[in-house]
Amino acid sequence: MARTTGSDGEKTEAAIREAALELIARLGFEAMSMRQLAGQVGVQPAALYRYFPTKEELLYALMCEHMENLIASWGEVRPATGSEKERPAGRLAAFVENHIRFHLSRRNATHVSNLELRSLSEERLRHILGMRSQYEGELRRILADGQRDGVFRIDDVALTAMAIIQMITGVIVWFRPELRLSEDEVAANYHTMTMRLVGAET
Amino acid sequence: MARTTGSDGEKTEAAIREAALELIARLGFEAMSMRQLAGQVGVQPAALYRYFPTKEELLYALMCEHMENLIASWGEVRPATGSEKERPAGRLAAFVENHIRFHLSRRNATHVSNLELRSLSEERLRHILGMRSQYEGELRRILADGQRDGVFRIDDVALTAMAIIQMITGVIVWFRPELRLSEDEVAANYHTMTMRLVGAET
DNA sequence: GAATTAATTGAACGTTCGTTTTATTATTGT
DNA sequence: ACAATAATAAAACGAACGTTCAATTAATTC
Repeated sequence: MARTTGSDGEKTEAAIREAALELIARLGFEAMSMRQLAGQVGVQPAALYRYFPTKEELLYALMCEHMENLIASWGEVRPATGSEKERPAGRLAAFVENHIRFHLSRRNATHVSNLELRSLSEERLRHILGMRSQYEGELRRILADGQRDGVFRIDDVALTAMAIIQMITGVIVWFRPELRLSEDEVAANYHTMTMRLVGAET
Repeated sequence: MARTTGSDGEKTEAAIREAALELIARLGFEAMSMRQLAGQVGVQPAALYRYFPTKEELLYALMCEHMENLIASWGEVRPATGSEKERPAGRLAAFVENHIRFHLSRRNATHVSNLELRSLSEERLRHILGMRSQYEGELRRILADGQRDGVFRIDDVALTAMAIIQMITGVIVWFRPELRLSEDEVAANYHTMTMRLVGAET
């Protein structure tokens, strides 16, 4: 056999990406074999190499897409200049809410992007970390502005930013959709904790 | 050649454990080969199997030791009943400080225990998660007591416990000894943030 | 409808993996 | 000194790995 009826490059690539996210999130990148991945997609191993030249490039592509989506997501909800919500407290609230919703809706991709950085070559790692730093810079800016305006009580902006990022990203470690708390409740709860953490008046 | 001069089982096992922690933390468990590990220890691959029957049992042993150490460490610093520090705020302070110092002094083991759970069999995973849950239960208890006494303002004890754990464990992700902040400063900073997070009066 | 291109199969390549087996030497106990 | 045991080396096992290559068929273009 060779080309199969109804086969379509775009659909196949999307199927590979989705299956890879699921398998890497569950088994880990090194533990997932290209044969397993092909099996999940319903294709022969060799077919994968039409879309991604190496296993590592596949991982890199997944991470790039995730980070680009994350940055774009924040770009869309970031409060407009001049709006009431432009002040630090409003921006921080928007940042936390977007972060939690984004990550809860992409658990697999988040696990991959957070846990498999070790499998990237030095150059690709730098690129991903650069995007991550850009995203975290948005939070640092918010914290610094709030500190300057006297609405936040923060000892160390960089340290606080890392603490908040760790805290709000950690939601995907324990949150299960079938649990007692809804996504809305979780987001509200993290928002409250974040505001207290930075000493904002409620 | 066979047995080498000065060879000693206890020393060899300790060397294997230490080298394994370093390699797994850097490369990941699946990416580390037994040959690499043997090379790092300065021994032939077959010698490893005198101490650990399989690669997975080695990982399991490392994780068990780490979790047991963590629980024992808290057991030693936990404020005695009847002391001034027995009240929730004092206990929480002790918990956070111990947690941060413990993890900063065992970065490799912490990375292994947090990132490689996927490589454990179901039964062993259950055991490790049981110990982790026991440890986290100590924090939940502190939070619940503080909530009951009205000294903490907490919406959801379980969620808050997870948020705090994620936040204070996350320190090992970014902290580097050569950075501008000392271990003491970092611990103090996290303590302040935690107290604000739970709405404790300062 | 023929030529071209896109998508995939099936088989294979060389390498590396975790692990086992057997032999050999150092150390310990008597 | 000699037996018993502990610690290791050396070599090998089959299996699985990422990847490549040639062949084959479906879809598209002209």
